[in-house]
This record gives sequence, C-alpha cells and structure tokens, in this order.
Amino acid sequence: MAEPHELREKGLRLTPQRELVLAAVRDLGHATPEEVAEKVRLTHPGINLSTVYRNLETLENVGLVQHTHLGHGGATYHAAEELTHLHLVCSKCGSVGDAPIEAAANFVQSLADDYGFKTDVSHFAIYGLCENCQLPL
Amino acid sequence: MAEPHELREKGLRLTPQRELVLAAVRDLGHATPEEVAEKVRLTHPGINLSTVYRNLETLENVGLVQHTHLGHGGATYHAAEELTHLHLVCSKCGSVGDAPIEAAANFVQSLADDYGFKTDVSHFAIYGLCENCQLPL
DNA sequence: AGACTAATTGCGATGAATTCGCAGTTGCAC
DNA sequence: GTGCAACTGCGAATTCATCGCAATTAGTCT
Repeated sequence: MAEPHELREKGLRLTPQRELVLAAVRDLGHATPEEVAEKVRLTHPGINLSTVYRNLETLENVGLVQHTHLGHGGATYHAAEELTHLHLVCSKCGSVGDAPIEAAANFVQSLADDYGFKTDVSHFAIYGLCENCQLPL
Repeated sequence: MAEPHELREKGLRLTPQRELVLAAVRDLGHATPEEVAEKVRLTHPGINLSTVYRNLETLENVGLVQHTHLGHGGATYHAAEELTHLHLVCSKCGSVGDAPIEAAANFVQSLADDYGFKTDVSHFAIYGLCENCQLPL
C-alpha cells in the first residue's frame, strides 16, 4: 500500500483520493482510468473520474506510476516499481500476455547499435496473435 | 496513383472520394485520418470526414492500406504495398523513424519459440528516445 | 441512351474518452 | 487555530470516431 510519506516526499499532498488511486493501480496491475475509478469507488464511492485522471497524471509525473498503450486508444496504468515487462496483445482475442523484458534485450541492443535509438519496449504493446488464436480453424 | 481497376478488382466502386483517399495515403506515407482529409480537400474541398473514415476502413478491408498505432490514441494509415517497417517513435520530440523489419527478426522468432506468440511488429510503434534526444543537455 | 439497384456520400446526431474552468474544500506549514 | 495553495467535485467543453438516414451516383442491364 501507499506509505504516507512516499507521497509527501515527492512534494504531493496526502489525500484519501490520491492514496486510493495509487493503491488501486498497484492492486490492479494493469488498469484503465475507468477501472481504477471503479476500484477506488469500492471504498470511496464519491470519487470523481476527473480526479482519477488528474491523480494518474500527477503520480506519473513524480514517477510512481507509468502508462502503456495496449490497445486502441486508451492508456493503461501500472505501478512504476512493478518489474517492467513486455505486453503481448492478441489482435484477435484481445488477451494480454506478459513476457520478461529480457526477451527483447538483443532487439533493443541492435536498435541502439544500428539506429542510435534507445528503446522503451514496455511503453507500447507488442501486437500479434496469441498461441490459441493461431490454431487452425 | 490509384489505377481505376485496382479498386474495381477488389469489388469496390470507383468514386472520386475513394480514389483521392487512396492517393492521399500513398502520397503522405504516414497519415492520420485528419491529415488524409486535409490532403483530399485540396482537390475535393467538400469531402466529409466520415467519408474519409469509411474509405480508410474499406480500403483496409481489401488490403490496400493498413493502420498502425504510433502515438496516443490515433491510428495512422499507410499504403499496404509500402514495405512494412518498424516505426521508431521518439517519446521526446515525437519524430517517427523507420527501420527495416528484419531488425526485429530475431526478436520475433524468440517470441514465437518461447511464448508461441506470432508478432506483428509493425502494427504498434516502438517507443523510445531518438538519437538526437539522447544528447546531453 | 435510359432505367434500375445497391453502394456510397454528406450531414447532423450521437457516443466515448479525456480535459478544463471554477467554486468550494482540505491538507499542512506556521 | 489561521491562511494559502493544492486538491476535489461537478458540469461544460473538446476531441475523435461512429451511426442513421435521406439524397446521390457508379456500374449493370436493356
């Protein structure tokens, strides 16, 4: 859970809403703002969606959460301390699988060597077909 | 430019709007629906945005164009015959670089071997920092 | 060439996701 | 406790994309 002073240390005020948003992101693993709001409403029914958006943004600015693009449009948030990993998103069934970031190590290295590009592999989804959806019809 | 019968062959009607949308996508390389509409309006000012959306969808269905997610939310379209390539999007300056798809061959192979995941590398952007934006301040 | 039919277009309405302005509230430094 | 700036709630405003429907039009058949 969110230790009171980890927020204070970042120069943020400690509000129930903010603590709950951070806790929700940590609990949920991956979540859209909508899902975070739902989770928070379990204990704090009155919370406003824009408060959730604003807190996600604030928490991202101080580095406690990050967002990733997994699908069409919407961002999903996850706690920053969570080990970053790859998101394998299936274009057919929509499932999201994880893979350790090391799986991309060589790829990242070669982009760095050949193109001078420093890749953040976890920020965007890796798109394709999951094992199940490749099965013959 | 769009040959009349390449559209007809796909079972599509040949309308000025449709030809122009296809031509615009080919001209622009990468473009959002909004940008395609702007381009088309140069020669066909009255075109409606929803017509552009519908044509992009139709053209994608018959395989003449494809879309990719390069940034936040919006899709960008490109002609299908263009060699598919990786999109290296810089998180700082927003520039979009290209890299041949072979640069990811090993990565794709290892995801297939280890996770049974068949990756479409070009569908989502590869996010990171371009060479310029890595320079010391 | 003229007529028919279904595909396509324009347009406005609609819907979802996100942001914004502002007034009221609240954490926290003193 | 007091005061101020940060934060919240709320509704309005934006943005991006989709939809329904009536009018138009491409392509087919005569």
